[in-house]
Amino acid sequence: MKDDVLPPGVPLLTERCRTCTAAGCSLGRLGPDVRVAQHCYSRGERIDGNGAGFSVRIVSAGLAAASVVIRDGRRQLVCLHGPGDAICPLGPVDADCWAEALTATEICEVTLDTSCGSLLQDPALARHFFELAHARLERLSAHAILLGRMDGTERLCAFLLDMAARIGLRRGAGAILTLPLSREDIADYLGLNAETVSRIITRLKRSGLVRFPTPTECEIPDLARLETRAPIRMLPPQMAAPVAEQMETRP
Amino acid sequence: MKDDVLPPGVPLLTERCRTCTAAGCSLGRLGPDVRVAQHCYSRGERIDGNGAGFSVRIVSAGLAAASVVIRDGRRQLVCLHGPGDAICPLGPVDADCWAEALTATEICEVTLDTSCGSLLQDPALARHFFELAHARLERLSAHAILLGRMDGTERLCAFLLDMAARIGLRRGAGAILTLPLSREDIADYLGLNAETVSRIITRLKRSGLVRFPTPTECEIPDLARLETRAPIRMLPPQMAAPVAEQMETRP
DNA sequence: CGTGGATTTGATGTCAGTCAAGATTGGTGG
DNA sequence: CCACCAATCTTGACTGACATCAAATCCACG
Repeated sequence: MKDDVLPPGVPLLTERCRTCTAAGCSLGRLGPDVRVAQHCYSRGERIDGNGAGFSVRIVSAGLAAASVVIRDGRRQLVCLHGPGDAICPLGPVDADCWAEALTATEICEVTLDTSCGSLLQDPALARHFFELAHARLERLSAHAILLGRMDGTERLCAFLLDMAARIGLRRGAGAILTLPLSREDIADYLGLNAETVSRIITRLKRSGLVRFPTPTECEIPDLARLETRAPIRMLPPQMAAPVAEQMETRP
Repeated sequence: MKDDVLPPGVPLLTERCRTCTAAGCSLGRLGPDVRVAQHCYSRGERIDGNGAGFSVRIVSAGLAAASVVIRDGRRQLVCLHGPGDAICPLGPVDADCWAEALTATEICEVTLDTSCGSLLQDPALARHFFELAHARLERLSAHAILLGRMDGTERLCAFLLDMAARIGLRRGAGAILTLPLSREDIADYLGLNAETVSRIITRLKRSGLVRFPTPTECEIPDLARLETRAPIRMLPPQMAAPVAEQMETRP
């Protein structure tokens, strides 16, 4: 189940984390200088490294976000981290800046004892770190377009499609999903405010593009139709394909 | 002169490129499987790799930007690339997406013959790629805050401070710089439009925070005062220090 | 069944976008 | 050297989208 949402092409560390997790061990040993520990965080909690050595944290369950809060309290969720995603340290923008659990979240922490030492010695791991950083760069770039050039409705449509692709269950031509973010969190991710998010969702409901049995349960009757409202493609090719190809073939 | 603007902590490839450039050779050899070529692009031109192998391009002079244009023509400059910055391929957001020269720009292209092959074999290079990607992540994160949570004036102030830090010349408590971007480019970088940028600049001029002898020549009389108008810190510590510490000590 | 937080809805204001018209600027050729 | 032209930049009037403030409703939970 959880396997479905792992992004393709990022198997190394995530695979190791999941294997370790599945085996139920809380502390594994992957090789010289590399240790894996597992942590759990509840909603709103801040996800920090233990401080010793260079560490990378991978989400194994739940949803986290890179969160920035500037002086006057304005908050921006820079990047969402679902299962399989890496949480990199964000570095020194002069603002409060951390990874934050949006729901109950399980984290695998991979620690390299000597700072970056193993990165130098294990080329495969080094390449993997590069790919993790690069995957996030691509996500962030798409998000910059969203924040800089889309209007509210487009942002919401793009967001819902993205979430559907990540955690949605396919249902005919559409999908259903449970939004793991509050309206406030969605707003802070999309650069809007909570009331505006609510209003836009109401409009999308009225136009029949989505249904919300409860505020967190979202049904998208027709993914392709919703995609026409987003100016960039959010769905992976196999989800965006026409409905006919999605249906199981019958004799 | 150009040395001043090289960001700290990214010496390896950039150093190699600059050495190569300074020596006036257009094609150097850095090691097995690694070649360096030098290219020039004029304003508006698209910067592409040669397609063969895995390549990374480093700006050695001028200014480039990662540019995205979506279906209906809206354009977003995702990230600026000054001297020393790496131009990573941005990857598949479904939109036209490329690196673009904003001024005459000189590029060092580092090509690894076998796709990522050398990355696997040269740990130092691999780590350097990771650091390049990570440095850009940090920049992009700060830019997400700008696009998502700042108003127009704050964006302009943050932008001008950032440019001052990158390409400005220190002048007492302030700085002078030549903006290498048109109003349109600035707007597309900041998620605004050209008229709004112009209006905001006019307001900043009237409030005495900046002076524009010509539309591209910018004088910031007091960096610290301008920084109070930006909600996040844009200047490196040494530039942000109080004026007294900046002045040459006299006996 | 009450309580508190989240969500929705409404009224109103403001900032930035759009469209349109001038003003500068820089480059070209007479 | 100056006139002209095209591109860029500035300014103005108007509009629209989103934020803000406030109140009502919904929902989960004890």
